[in-house]
Amino acid sequence: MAITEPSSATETISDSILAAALRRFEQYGYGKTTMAEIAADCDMSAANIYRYFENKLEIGAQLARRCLAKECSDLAEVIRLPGSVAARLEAFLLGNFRYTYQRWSEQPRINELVEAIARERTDVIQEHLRIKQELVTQLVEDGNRSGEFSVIDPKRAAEAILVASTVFEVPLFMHMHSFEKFESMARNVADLILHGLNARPSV
Amino acid sequence: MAITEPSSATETISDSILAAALRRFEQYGYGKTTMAEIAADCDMSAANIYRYFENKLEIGAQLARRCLAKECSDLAEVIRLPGSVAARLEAFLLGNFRYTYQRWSEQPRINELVEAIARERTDVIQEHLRIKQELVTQLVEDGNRSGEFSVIDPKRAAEAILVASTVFEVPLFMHMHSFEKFESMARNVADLILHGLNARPSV
DNA sequence: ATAATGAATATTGTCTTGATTATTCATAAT
DNA sequence: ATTATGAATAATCAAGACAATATTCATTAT
Repeated sequence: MAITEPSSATETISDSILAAALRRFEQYGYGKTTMAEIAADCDMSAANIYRYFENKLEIGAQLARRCLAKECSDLAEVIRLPGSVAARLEAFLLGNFRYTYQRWSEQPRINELVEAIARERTDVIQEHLRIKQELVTQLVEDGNRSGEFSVIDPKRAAEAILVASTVFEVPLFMHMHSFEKFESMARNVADLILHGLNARPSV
Repeated sequence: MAITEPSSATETISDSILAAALRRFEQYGYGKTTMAEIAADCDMSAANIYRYFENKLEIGAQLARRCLAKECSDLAEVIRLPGSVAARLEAFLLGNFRYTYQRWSEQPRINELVEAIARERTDVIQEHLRIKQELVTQLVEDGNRSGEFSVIDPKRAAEAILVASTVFEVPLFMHMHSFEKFESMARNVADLILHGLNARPSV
């Protein structure tokens, strides 16, 4: 019994498979949903899915990619908001953390999916980090242009910033502190990154 | 058949149990060694061990504590070496990483032990982090005194520094990069922490 | 040709059961 | 009293059997 609406002319079959898979993954989790169920939701046989996707993991990977891409585009908006570059970098770090925390606490199924993919499809995560790093690089270059920063090697700095943000990006750590504690830590790390240890009170 | 030397007058029974356990854990791993084996190495019954330790996990916890304490005391030496405070902070961060990497790559059994304890005895790790944070706090205060730094809240800064060092402290991440790559990342993070984004060439 | 399927095969997960091991305790040795 | 033990119990682990599921493929439908 199909759950999907009759596919509109523009919706490709791959898309309807992805949509069905996402609904299942969200509700029952990646591990618990079967190819047969996804297929049934699309009124097709399980075998037919393999004409559109290499395997189940690939379906998961594509959905995880979408999810992570959404995060990146949201963060890209955040860093375009008005304000000093410093403020935007802090907003980026906070936003980055909030995404991790909320996915962990409010979307456990999606989080499970992303973690499963992270384990078996390193490339997806690496690509995601690469894009984040590009965002930070741009931000640092902005800061150089505006005179707020004077960073010699923005790419290297961006990499270091992301490395220093690891706790805020890995769901595994989310159980260690409360949301508020993490937020405060993220603010402190942002401050450290911005001013280094030569900081004066930023008022 | 006892493996231990006849215990010297000063060696307490608890110590000989810990020593025997350590030998076993190093060679066969925490999971694979049995209380009976440890007991046999000490010429006693398994039951008797429980007169000295609450359970197997507690033995593991005490050994892990020793191991982590050694790390901290080594790091404490590192930050007492001659040189600028900045250089000593970088040395701390590099040493901190090297400890993690080497335990992971060269002492897999010990690493297994520490990870098992980390999972079930959070307190041991938290205490370890607390001590590390004290070390960093002292270093930052040194920097304030010498005029190299001007940090308003050294404790907060030290916490942020450790948070930013998470990748270098968690064995889980060690497979992601080569030793050299990690070292270079640690140097960059140290640089970021020291100078912030307002850095001028440090030469 | 292209799309799709049912049946066959391979992989993975679950459950059961016996065995190993951790832990306790009543008792003995010092 | 203190130290230690063997035997009893409880918890955990590992091997195997079985079932569920992923994946392939020969064949059919369009």
